[in-house]
Amino acid sequence: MPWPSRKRDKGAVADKKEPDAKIAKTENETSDKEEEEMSAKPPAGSSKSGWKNWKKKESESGGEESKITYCHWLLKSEPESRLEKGVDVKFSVDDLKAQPNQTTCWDGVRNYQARNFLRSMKLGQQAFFYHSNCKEPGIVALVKIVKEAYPDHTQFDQKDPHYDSTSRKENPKWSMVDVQFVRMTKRFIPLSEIKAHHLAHKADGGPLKDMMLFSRQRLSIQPLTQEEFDFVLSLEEEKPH
DNA sequence: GCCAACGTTGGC
DNA sequence: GCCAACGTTGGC
Repeated sequence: MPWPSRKRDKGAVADKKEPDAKIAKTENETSDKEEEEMSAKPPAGSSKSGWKNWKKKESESGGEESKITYCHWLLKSEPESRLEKGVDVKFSVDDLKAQPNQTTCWDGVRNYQARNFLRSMKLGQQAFFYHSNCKEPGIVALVKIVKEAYPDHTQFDQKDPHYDSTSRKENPKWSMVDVQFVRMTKRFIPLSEIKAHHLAHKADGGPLKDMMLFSRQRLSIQPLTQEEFDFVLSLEEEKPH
């Protein structure tokens, strides 16, 4: 599994907590500045300016480069049991479907870049549910964001494998969103197949040429452009390879 | 601020 | 289970 250590317990209370979420938002706004720096590590092998441009692209809207607007996501989760500090972090799509409302909070993200993506997610946006660290890695389902970023309570829980002793209640470092199951993809879309398209597209300029699954392989929360999302989704109509 | 050591992710 | 590809930490 990724960082998201799905909790089998609570099924996330979508909505209801409006005040909390608001407070979190304003707090995050200010805390963002300081933490942004440490999170802003250039990808290995890329220049500083390249990274700056990338960051710029993300915040701007309008202009040449801003076709890079992300409105879809890929969320990794581990469908097979694995112990992290004595706690099983397994969370498969079946586990998601078994939650009340088929909804869960996406807690346990402890990576700044992933966190920043979490915080930019908007209500109603769709995401791929991806099985990682397992026999058959790949996309199994569609989910949607049903609650925007709010503080991840597991950072304050000493018994949680993702407890963070450096985080303050007044200024939480880590956020989570709530996601709800939408549907299974019409078929399993294996990583191997997505990768094959990615390689082909690098040569011919197709839609998956820059897909983050391959350029930032370890990121558990990844954005997709509309084009990337549409192309990957179109694969479910094809025959398996 | 550089960079080596270390830790983690995750495909294979 | 191996190990490549990173992200983080800490010495200097």
